[in-house]
Amino acid sequence: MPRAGLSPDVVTAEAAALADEVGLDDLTFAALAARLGVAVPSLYKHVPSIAALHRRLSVVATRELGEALADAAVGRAGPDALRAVADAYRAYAHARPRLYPATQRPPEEPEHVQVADRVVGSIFAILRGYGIEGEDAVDATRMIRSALHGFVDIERAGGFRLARSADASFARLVTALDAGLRAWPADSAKE
Amino acid sequence: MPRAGLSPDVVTAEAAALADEVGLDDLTFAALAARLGVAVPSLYKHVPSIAALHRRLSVVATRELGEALADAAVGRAGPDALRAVADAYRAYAHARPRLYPATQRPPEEPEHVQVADRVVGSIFAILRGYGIEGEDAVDATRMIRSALHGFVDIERAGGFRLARSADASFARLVTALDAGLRAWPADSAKE
DNA sequence: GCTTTTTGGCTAATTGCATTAGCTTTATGG
DNA sequence: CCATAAAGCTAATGCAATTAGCCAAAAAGC
Repeated sequence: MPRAGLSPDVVTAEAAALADEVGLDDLTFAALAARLGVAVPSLYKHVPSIAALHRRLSVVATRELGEALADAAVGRAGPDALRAVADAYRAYAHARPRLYPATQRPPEEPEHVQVADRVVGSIFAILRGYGIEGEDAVDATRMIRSALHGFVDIERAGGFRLARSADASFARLVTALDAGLRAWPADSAKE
Repeated sequence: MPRAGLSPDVVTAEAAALADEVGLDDLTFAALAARLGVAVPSLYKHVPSIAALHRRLSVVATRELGEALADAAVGRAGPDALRAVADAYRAYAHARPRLYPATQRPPEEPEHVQVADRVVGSIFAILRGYGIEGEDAVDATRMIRSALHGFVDIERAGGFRLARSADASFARLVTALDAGLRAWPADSAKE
């Protein structure tokens, strides 16, 4: 029986492609094995369980998102960077809508932590252009992440049901984020 | 064999309670039947499939969220309403963190559309206090929904990893939303 | 190059879940 | 009270995830 040339990365990449078609919920070892041309139990030589596969997919998706954001931020600062990063965030969710949810799994092992930090880091870096730092920067980063994730998640799920361009709404959201960051109180609120 | 007194609503309520314990992904007919004291196939007399059960759970969760928001908005307007509704939104997600994701399923049948519209309506109503209407109101509603959903979704999933109070971050986010709504351009941007 | 070890295929088997078919009993309606 | 409908049940089916163990291919060592 000649080797099929599989490896954890090969299996994961094919799983990601399959997830793009059927979604993370309907990703099965049976379908994956069929695509790779091996028997189902053979997959366990490369990935210890379906749960482990999902964890690997989260690392892959989060890395891709992080790279997209980092690329978008290159050579940009302040409002320009905000818009570019926001657009890149949404573009990624559009490119892989069924894989995108995997970016939301909390990281556990070092590699996942690293790629997740890169995503947050790209957003955090925008704030330098707004002069926001310290705890304010944490709050502001969380706000940006919330707005971006919230928007693409609802959009991706078909939650925007009114006849109003989502592109337009997104542009307005980014504009409002920009305004909010410009107007961020200079003194840390001690609420 | 005396009747167990089940009905679609009874089954759904028990499923919601079970989902609160194990999450939507690990909700099984086997576990549900055990809790209700019947055999698994008996559940099919009341709910046609596990998928249908998930749809019902979405209606339940969305209704609950809608009621919480409507209650919070009573007797309030403008910034006060915004803060109250935002707090109610997050409180609901905290009360039923494992059921909350069910609120994000796009509605299909009339009842689900109705309860989903109620959620959106409570947010939409806040905007009257800010003098925002028409397409601007759609954009603004989407922004608020994105920020609230995004925040609680990331929080719920453990995505806020830095040692900074999520309560504080949320308060800042609501403050920024308020500022963004106050500063909403009076003229519809034709971007 | 040959031998040994490791790795990666496979089949068979197990467990659990979702669902269907059909029988029996309970509750409801006339 | 009788007939009908509804709601229980068991048995069966198909599928998914996983384990055990065998065999062959590839890698490692001499």
